[in-house]
Amino acid sequence: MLTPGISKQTLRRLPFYLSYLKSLRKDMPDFISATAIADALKLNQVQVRKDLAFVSSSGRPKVGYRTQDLISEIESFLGYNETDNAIIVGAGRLGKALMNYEGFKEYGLNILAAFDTNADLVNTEGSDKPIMPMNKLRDFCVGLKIRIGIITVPSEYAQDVCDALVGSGVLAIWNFAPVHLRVPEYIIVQNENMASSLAVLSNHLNQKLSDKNILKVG
Amino acid sequence: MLTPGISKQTLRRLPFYLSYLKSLRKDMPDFISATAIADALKLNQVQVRKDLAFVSSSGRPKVGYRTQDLISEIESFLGYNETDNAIIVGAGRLGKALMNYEGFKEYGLNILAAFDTNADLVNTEGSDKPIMPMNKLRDFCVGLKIRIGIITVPSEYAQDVCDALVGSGVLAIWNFAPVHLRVPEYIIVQNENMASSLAVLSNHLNQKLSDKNILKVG
DNA sequence: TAGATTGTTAATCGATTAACAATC
DNA sequence: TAGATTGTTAATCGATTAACAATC
Repeated sequence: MLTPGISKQTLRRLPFYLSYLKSLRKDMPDFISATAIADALKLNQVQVRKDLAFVSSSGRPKVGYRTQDLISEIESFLGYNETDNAIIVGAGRLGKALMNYEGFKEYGLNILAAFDTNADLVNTEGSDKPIMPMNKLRDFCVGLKIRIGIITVPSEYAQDVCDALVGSGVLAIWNFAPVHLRVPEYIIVQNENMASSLAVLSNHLNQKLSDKNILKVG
Repeated sequence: MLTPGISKQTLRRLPFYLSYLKSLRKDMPDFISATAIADALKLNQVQVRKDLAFVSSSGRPKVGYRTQDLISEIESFLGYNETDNAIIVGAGRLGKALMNYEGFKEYGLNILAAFDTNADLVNTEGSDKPIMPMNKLRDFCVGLKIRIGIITVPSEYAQDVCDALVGSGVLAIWNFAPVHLRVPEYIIVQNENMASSLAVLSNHLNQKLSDKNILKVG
């Protein structure tokens, strides 16, 4: 399913490297080593080197990578140059926030419109992207060959929306509802699970706080 | 750092089980087995059984878990009963969306206020949570013993905001900016990295599409 | 040349899965 | 009892890290 040999983990780290490199801006050195990136991002050197080997073969011993080239190579590997059109289903707060988020353009994602059962919703966020009723979803997706659908509806509607997207020719679904979606095997689902992140965060925090209390008591 | 033996992966799956169990609503059976959960969520049986063993010891052979008990046990393990207060820095669209998202209450997260350099921002989203200027951050956090800070500012300001939060006594940071934050070792950082998710999604998609083209050409 | 850095091969670690015994 | 399900012990798998040879 993936480029042979490229792990999901590597794929998740690449945007991090890119973001770091870009953040250097005017301090950007002509050349940068995997070692330097690893130090800055507190990662293992070998890991960074292996990750970079997937996107570039221009690394030179003693020298490293030409910074600008590496940026271009990561961007092109991640497909940030070719734009993918997408639509959002669910024009609530999260949906609107994502729809109007300018940053996605940088990642090659272009959100064309939102859909909602409540057709009266208007995009008030100072953007001209339309919010359309659900019954226009299919024609819109088919007509514009939309491949990516983003789900930001409440959990209880997520499966129905998912089915509708699949029926409209969407191949990849970015799911913000905290539920497991049942899809045909050829459909790609990426879950953006805030509840999970929050679970990790607060467990770590409570662990830390209770450790402290044990120390105080003991 | 974690409860001895509990993996980050397990922690991330627990909210999924919970969400599935709750989604059963009136169809909810009195008893449910790890097997049934695994089937529904397309996970491995042993994995689910091991995960559940962390939060419950009320599973009975041939019978499974009393569904309501299991729900309570997961909720209490994840700390959904005790509320953690939090603040958001960055009252842009994403910040406002998160601030006004009602769903976090269920997860034991209570966002009290947002902070922004632009003190003129008003919370227009039909909620009475205040948006306050950055110079009030420290007193607010110290006074209310805030432990969790959420960062939704543009990348270039994220490190400064992070430093300010750490200086205000915050112990855990939920970071929505796609950058690596440098923090003292005692601070917990959870990155919510949409760029990474998107990278995985579009790589899978492009892989799939190019596989198809190769088939067509060949 | 010497040394920093690359890329690769081997070892380690952790998480998942398989096999199985215990039990209601 | 028989069989479904639990929980545990062992095997497998994949990702990370360590060791090292190649090179500019």
